[in-house]
Amino acid sequence: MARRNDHTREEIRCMALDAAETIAATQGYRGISTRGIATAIGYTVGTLYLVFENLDDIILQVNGRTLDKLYDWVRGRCSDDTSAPDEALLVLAGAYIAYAENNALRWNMLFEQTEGRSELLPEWYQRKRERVLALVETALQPLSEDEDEIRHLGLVLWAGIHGICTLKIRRRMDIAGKLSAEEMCQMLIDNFLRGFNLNKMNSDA
Amino acid sequence: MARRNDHTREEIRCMALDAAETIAATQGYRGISTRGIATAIGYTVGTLYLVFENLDDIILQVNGRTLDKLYDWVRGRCSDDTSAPDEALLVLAGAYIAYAENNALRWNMLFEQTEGRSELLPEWYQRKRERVLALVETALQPLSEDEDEIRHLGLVLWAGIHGICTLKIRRRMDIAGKLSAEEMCQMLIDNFLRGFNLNKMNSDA
DNA sequence: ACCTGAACACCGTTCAAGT
DNA sequence: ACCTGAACACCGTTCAAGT
Repeated sequence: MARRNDHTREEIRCMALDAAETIAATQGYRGISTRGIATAIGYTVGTLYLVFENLDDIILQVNGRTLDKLYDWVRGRCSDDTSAPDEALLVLAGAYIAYAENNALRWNMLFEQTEGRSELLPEWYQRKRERVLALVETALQPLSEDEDEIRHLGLVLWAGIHGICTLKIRRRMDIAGKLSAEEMCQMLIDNFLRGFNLNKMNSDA
Repeated sequence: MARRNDHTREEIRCMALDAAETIAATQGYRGISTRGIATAIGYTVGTLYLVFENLDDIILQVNGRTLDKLYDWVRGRCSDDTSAPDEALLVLAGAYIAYAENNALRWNMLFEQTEGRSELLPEWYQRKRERVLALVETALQPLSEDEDEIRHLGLVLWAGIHGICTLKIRRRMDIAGKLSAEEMCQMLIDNFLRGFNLNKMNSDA
């Protein structure tokens, strides 16, 4: 051992992230450990600290990958820009929920990680999140010519969809809800946009 | 030591939960450990396992206390049943946000805990959560005579408020939002209820 | 009966030492 | 220069042994 030079730093990085991703997808957040990852890629823990800052860094990078996949998935499902805002939003919400349901452990990790840290998340990570939010704003575009208003609408609706998804997937509302997450999103979107349009018509008149 | 009999089982339970609560409030979820709690109350780790199932159990009980305090706090702030649904909801949302902001570490723990477990939460814990949800439903009561409809409205609005609170407090939307959590809640509630009422009027006519 | 203390099997992180 | 392996300071959980 020592000075093996079998892999470049970048290769080790990839191998480690792949291994971490696999562990995350099968055992969840709590299953991830530096020692486990090291064993999986055939290196020592020490090596991981040459490539990553620490375990939190590794998890953040895995989460970055998850955000990319989530973005691609949702985007692929709502590519036709022609539909009305409410329909577009519903498709978007459905895609988000479907991803979260089908990749529950990885999706959960997005939130288990971030909460612990008091520092702000790095820029590259925030950008990945904003890309997803931007999809919502795009869907809302026809509703207003005021960019700020679109942003605000997007934020609130996104938070709402995310809240519904959270409460459903993390089983926080088992008893209460016979409604599916999709039905809840439909209620949210329909009523919210109806209320918004009514208000707009009134103030235009 | 051994056979000290200084405290009853119930006393030990209380001391341990108090200690855990203090640690949670100052260091957050990650700061809690059986060894730390044991030291704080002057017993050995072994003793904790005579009173609690495991660390998860301890944390769940602390979270139960948090839910009680949250309920009392929100309830105390919206006791007048006379106000209109939108106003009542806004007060409620404001109280919820205020609690979460002022007790961020303890509030966060409510969600950091629950995610890990695959099993359902125990009944006593679910009841504590439902009490909070019931406050929302009470505020919505004037809107409809259909109990199921009230439940559904409550679920969606609660999920929305919770989503906004989550995204704000956990700093997931630092850049995007100049809007405060309260303003976002107001947008949500106003538009949603306006949309709901419009729809109701139309179908009544 | 009540509680301890040591043991077991794990952690994350660091860093002198080997090649 | 690259990587190791041992060390340090922690974990959660169990359970024979002490009083």
